Amino acid sequence: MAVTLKEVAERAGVSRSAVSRTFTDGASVSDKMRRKVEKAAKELGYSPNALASSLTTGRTKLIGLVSNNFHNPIFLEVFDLFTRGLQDRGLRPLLVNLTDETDPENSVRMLRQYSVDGVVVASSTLPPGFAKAFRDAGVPVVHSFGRASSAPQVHVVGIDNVECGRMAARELVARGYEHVGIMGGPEAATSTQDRFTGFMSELAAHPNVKVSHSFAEAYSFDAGRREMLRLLENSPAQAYFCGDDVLSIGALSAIDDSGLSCPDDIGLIGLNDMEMAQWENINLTTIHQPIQQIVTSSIELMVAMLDDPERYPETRIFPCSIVERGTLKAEA
Amino acid sequence: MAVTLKEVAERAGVSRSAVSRTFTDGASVSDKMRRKVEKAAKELGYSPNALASSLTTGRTKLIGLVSNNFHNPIFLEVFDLFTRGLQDRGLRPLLVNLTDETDPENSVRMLRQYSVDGVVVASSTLPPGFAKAFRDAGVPVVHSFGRASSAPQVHVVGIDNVECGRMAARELVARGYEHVGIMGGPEAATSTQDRFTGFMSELAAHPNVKVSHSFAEAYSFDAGRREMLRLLENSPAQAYFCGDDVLSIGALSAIDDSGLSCPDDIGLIGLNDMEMAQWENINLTTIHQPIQQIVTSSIELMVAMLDDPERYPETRIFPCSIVERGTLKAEA
DNA sequence: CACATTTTTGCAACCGGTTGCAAAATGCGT
DNA sequence: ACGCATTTTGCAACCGGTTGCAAAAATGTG
Repeated sequence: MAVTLKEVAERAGVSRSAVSRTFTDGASVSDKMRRKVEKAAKELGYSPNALASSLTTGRTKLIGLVSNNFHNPIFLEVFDLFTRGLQDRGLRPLLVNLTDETDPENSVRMLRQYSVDGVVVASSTLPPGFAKAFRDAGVPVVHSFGRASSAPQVHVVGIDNVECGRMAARELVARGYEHVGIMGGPEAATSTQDRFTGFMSELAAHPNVKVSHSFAEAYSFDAGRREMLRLLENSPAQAYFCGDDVLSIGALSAIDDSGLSCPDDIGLIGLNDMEMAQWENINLTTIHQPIQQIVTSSIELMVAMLDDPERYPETRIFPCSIVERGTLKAEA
Repeated sequence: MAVTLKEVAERAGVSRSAVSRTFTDGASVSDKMRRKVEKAAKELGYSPNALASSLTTGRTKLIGLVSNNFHNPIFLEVFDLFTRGLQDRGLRPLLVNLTDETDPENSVRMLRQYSVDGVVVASSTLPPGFAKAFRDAGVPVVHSFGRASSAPQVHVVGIDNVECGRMAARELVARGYEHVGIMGGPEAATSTQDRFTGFMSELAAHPNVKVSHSFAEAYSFDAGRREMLRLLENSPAQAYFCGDDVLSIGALSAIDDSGLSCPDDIGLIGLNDMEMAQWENINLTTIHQPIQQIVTSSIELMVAMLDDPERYPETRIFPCSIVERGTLKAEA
């Protein structure tokens, strides 16, 4: 069905190499030759088979885009940015859905079978070892939204979740809350653990502020709502740092339904600054995560690694900032 | 770097064909041979190069997953279902982001360069001609969430948007509203056009009910909010059928902010039944679109086409149903 | 115009697999 | 043990490209 190099060569009356060369830039071809070949190619509707050429060049321009976050709306934006960013650089995202996968082995094998040039792991919940499995298989890896580390085994691009925890704690203290809580995401997620650590460490410096903590079962509306309903049952804190915006919105709904009001009765601060957080009927105070920069930087790093696979692993952390909206009481 | 067939063959002391055969099922290999080969393969950590084999077999197991809906949360679920469904069948989604692309040509060429076995166009806004461009290039294609047609040029799986429009109209009439409106999505989208057609045609049978219509600029919260604010400025209808749930939620926020209440002052009915629609602080009455079935059926159809590329184009329409929540007044 | 230098071109081998075909090995019946 | 049918195996060509090398053509120099 498809037109091949050979057919174009025959039609143009030249060698196969000549055709190949007109389609690889940097190769030596005379103008006359190029015109002849391009004419024949156009007439036949030829375009080179990327996979066949990958066999000899060793590059497929395929990038594995691996994630397990298919339920957090913020990741739709992440996918949007990644796919467009990769496309713009002539790279093709091969999407791998890791939901329910705990073992990297299968995906590693599969992505190697397809000779991907690199892998982007886009997940805030997968352990660092997951990304490392790809590196050990000899594939350039960038872990986006991964856990920051001072001695990274693979490239990591993201935010400092510990610092975010601290920032949230500082903000609640500054607002004059005297009993605060963290309602974390799933306890197994690295992002949850780090935010928790930061939150608690900051509050250790404020012994006069009472702290409580609990964890929701998932980064989801329902989990946030359920957990907040449970918390409201006996002596809740005055304000909560929620694991992320989706959880916050669930919590908000629980608060509303309990006849309480936010921020009058209970304050909330989220994390991510997803689009919905600014919707007028939500209006969530939250910590902004610079998604666009993280994605852009991840792609840059990936491109750099394609040139130099031995590049030394690097951690790139982007600062977050608080976006004040309507779910915390005014400064004390 | 990667281990090749040849190395395994040498190590096992057999021919290259023998190795190839142990990794292609249905091939004739003795048990003794298979064991020898598998041992050598395991020792070397060999796994076959899917792209090299595609050269001779003509199948890559790559499926282009093409969409331009990267801003509607419902599509995160669509991507989740597609990627998992394809993976489960040993197929690999190559994601193509068509945002801002109006011409199918580039994507067609790119997907042919990668020899995809098939293409799924997942979009409710792309015109039928887009999917047809892939078919014309000789690639099996399924248009999911596409426009239903009695004489389809390509396989279409989705819902009957005209009927959804009628259904919404019937519901509003049954509830006793005497002035109703449709606040459609972007006018250029086929789904908008069809829903509009259905809505108006049903109301033509009810001359005593006053109808008005308008269109939002996008399927987004902001567009819905803006449009509703505009509508509220002078004599709005008593109830609106909104182009989709995201628009509805935007409209809801506009209504709240205007000091009006839903459903007491203005009724709303959406379309999609996205997860958020059931959140307690939204609680949107809407038309449920059976996404899971659409995706499953699309994948089935795709798999069937891989076996028989000449399969006659087919339209598969799944019924929608109204999910009653809290944004319409009780039945008259 | 002859000669040296540079550019362009084609040949042939190769990338990592698959597969038709014929030869070798095995199984079966007696 | 034999002949015959059936499996199993290896050879070699092929899939659709790329690329090192040397020959051919074009260009420059005196």
